[in-house]
Amino acid sequence: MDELRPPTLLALPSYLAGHVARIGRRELAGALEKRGLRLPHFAVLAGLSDFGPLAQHALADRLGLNRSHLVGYLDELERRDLVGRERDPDDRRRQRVTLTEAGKALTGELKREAGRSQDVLLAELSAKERETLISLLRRVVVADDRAQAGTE
Amino acid sequence: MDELRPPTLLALPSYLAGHVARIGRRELAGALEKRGLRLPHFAVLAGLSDFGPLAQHALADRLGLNRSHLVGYLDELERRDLVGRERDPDDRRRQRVTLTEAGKALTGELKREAGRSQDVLLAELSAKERETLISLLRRVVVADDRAQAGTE
DNA sequence: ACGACATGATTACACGACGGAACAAATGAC
DNA sequence: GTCATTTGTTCCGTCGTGTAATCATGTCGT
Repeated sequence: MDELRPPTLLALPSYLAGHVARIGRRELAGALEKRGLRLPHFAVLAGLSDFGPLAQHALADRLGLNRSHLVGYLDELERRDLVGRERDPDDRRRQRVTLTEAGKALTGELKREAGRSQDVLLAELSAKERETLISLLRRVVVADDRAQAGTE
Repeated sequence: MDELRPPTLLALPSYLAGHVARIGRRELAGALEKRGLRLPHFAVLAGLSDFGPLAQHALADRLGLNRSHLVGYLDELERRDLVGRERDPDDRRRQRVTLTEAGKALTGELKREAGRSQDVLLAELSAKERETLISLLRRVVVADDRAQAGTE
């Protein structure tokens, strides 16, 4: 079988990782699209589900999202009653973002969809290899998070 | 140290891979920007370097690029005398794209820059772990290439 | 040889993800 | 009380990608 892609690029982890990400997102993005949502919406829901209510700036930082873009994502989620925004009485600049019951339910569904999509993505790998891959990727991300935190 | 990112997302390979890709591209994109180029330009140069002269549609397919976008990338590269376009006399619809001498020289430079950027990206991992990561990522990409080739 | 269809390159338009500037309201430091 | 900082927001630009329409060329059926 022919080597389709250029060996130079197949040797670059960033190129490979980019393609793996796109492959994995195809399915999940499809599931989200059926519900009229996109990937960052899912990230927001997942963040609120994991961390509980947060101010917008804290949520944006934890997700690596730009604060200005989070505004639009929350507008949409709030419009659908998936999240609620309440002014923090202790600091009235802050908006406390909370998952509604409907938001919790949808997040649960989407988490399951996400799990399924990753099974498809990693079908080629054994269970042990999947763990290895995830662990290596996570170490690279975490190391960079630390480095960025240090230089900022 | 606090867990910054949501565990739900840190368990998703596609999320992790996406971030790793962005981290790795930061450096390379910086090196390219100094030369007024962007990532797809590098992919084009790398493809031509690995495969030799190709028609545009073949090049686009091998790089996973949209044919219509390749046009613009080649316009820019041609303007700088990094690549040449010649009509194929056997099929005058086709444009044969070739690396010029200047293009070969720049591609060599950029490949070295790319190597360096990946060292930074994977600084956290041992040599053996890097190999493992690359090999696992590549298997996922190749498996998907085959699957896509089958369904098209 | 002719017409229908396919292929290759190009142009144009649209969208999703991202980065950053500028701003008003609210808060904090002094 | 004044000034700087924080928070959320609006706006604009860039990059990467998908898709439709167009035109020239080539291929195939008859």
